[in-house]
Amino acid sequence: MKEKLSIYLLKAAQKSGVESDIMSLEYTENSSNGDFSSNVAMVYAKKLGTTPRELAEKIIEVFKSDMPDFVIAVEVAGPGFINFFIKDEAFVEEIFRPGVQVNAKSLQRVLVEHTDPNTFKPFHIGHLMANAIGESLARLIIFSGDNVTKLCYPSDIGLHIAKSIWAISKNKPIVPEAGAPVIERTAFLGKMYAEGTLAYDADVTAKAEINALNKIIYEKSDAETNAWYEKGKRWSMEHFELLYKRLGTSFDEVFFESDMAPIGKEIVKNNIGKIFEESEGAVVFPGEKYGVHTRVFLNSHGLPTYEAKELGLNTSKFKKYPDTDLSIVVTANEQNDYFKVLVKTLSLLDENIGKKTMHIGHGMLRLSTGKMSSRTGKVITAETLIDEIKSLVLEKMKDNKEHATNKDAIADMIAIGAIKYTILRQAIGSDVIFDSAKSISFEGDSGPYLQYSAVRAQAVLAKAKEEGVVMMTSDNMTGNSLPTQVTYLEKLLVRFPDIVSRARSEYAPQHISSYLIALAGEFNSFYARQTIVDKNDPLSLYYVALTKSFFETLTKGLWILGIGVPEKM
RNA sequence: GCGCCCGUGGUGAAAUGGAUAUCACAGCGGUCUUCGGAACCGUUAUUGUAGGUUCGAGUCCUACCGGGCGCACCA
Repeated sequence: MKEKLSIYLLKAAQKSGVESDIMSLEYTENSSNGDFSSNVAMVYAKKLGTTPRELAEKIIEVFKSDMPDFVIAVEVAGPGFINFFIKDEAFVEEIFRPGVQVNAKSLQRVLVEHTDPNTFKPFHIGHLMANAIGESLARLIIFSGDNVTKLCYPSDIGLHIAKSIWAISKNKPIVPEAGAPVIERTAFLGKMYAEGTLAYDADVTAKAEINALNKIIYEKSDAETNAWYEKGKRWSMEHFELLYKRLGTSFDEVFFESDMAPIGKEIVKNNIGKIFEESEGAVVFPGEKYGVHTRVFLNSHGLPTYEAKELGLNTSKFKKYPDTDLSIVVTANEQNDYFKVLVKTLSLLDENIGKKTMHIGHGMLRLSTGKMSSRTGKVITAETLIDEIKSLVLEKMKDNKEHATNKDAIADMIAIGAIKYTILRQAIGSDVIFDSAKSISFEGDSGPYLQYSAVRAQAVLAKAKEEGVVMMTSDNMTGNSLPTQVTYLEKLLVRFPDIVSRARSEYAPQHISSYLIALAGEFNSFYARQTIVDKNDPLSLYYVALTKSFFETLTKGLWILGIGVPEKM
């Protein structure tokens, strides 16, 4: 509808002297301004030596001579807006007889890397945030029809591992039993990491030992160290898999940092004197020459830093997927400047890779009590948070008459929905301040509100089926089963594809969130004032069909956010 | 010190340079349970400061004030 109107408007504007190929056409926020509005007259009036209102009148006159049949009125308003009023039937048509999607764009290969947890370290609520955002971005792109490959880049080598293994070697008696649950084992690893970090910072002997151990790990030169390295990595990966499953996310491929290290090191070594240079025993990229920071790529022990490993990773991605059109890397925004350096080096190495690599920095999840740090052991793990909220959900489910059979799974779904929604309702670049589990809301602007709306809609549809109120379809739509006037609910439903496309192009899932909240709010109002299933009401068929359309749209939107839809709750 | 990002009701947030700045929480007042009240209806309250650009600024530019992050061998 919007697309079609836009074409007609463009034609009219061009005939009126406007030289442009794109027309801004917006949904209005206030229905008294019509259903669509354009500012084209205000933008071009000066250039054409006329006033906005005069130009608007002229465009409207041309537009009216060849007007799509779904437009009922066009008028000039305010400083020179052109407002379009759409026939009510057109919204009904659009909802129940959607036109063929005219999506001519070619399928693109998009890589999305996110979450990137560290083996030997706890998967904390910061990772939870990264995962919610990364998964949602990936789904947004999938939903728009592109071919997405989801990548994960676990950090499985580096000083943090050396610190953990060093501490383990000092604490052998408290190593968990072979049969201990994986969560217990990774908790042990996390504790060892904190202990190793503490020693590294406080004790010069320990520091020297850990640095030496780090080199041994890279070189795989000690059997006992190797064994611990493999064991710890396996525990961590098993734990991550459990979490991904619980969160409803998945990855198509995993690139390990340890595998990228030699590749990155090779690249750097081969380009010393060209891109990189030696300095104080290390190999650096002299970023200042290019307006970015100078950073170390190979440290003075000859080991590749994170920077070099990223170089290995990002070239490997393109080697594995040569047809990549866009490679997105999602990390915390504290790495924004650092990624500018990385992309610069990538461009110098291979222009194609540099051009197609895009970094998206997401905000930090920070505690009201200060920065979360796995170095000091001051972390809230993903499980702690999910379980805490889950117990609040179960508490709330207690006084619910509708008994779900699989209460536990539903509580899990609601808890995770609540967390994900809290993260995805705001711009992904800004921080989420986290007080306690109580700050995750179940009411109003929340995930459970959306889930509850979906549950309600399903209850209505079930009742309709039970009472034999047949579903209205596009074939049996007749005049007397349609309302004389549509509500804002119908108008919102029609917007969904445009909302998705905007969210996609801006990499902004929060547009989906706010749209769904508005949509669910409209549905709940409708539900409150209108008996939907009523055998004696000829309009009931229409109301039921509208409910179904709402449910389907809501389900799609929640899928993009990575939030599950329970049948009951 | 330099660079990047951010300041929106009491609180947390939204808003492709557009019209009367939207939503939720909290507060206050109502619906009284029909198809599930995790709901619905009403109400109070907001763009850090000072300039500038523009027909039009929360949004763009400049300065200031306040906050976050980054800036050589962690990832």
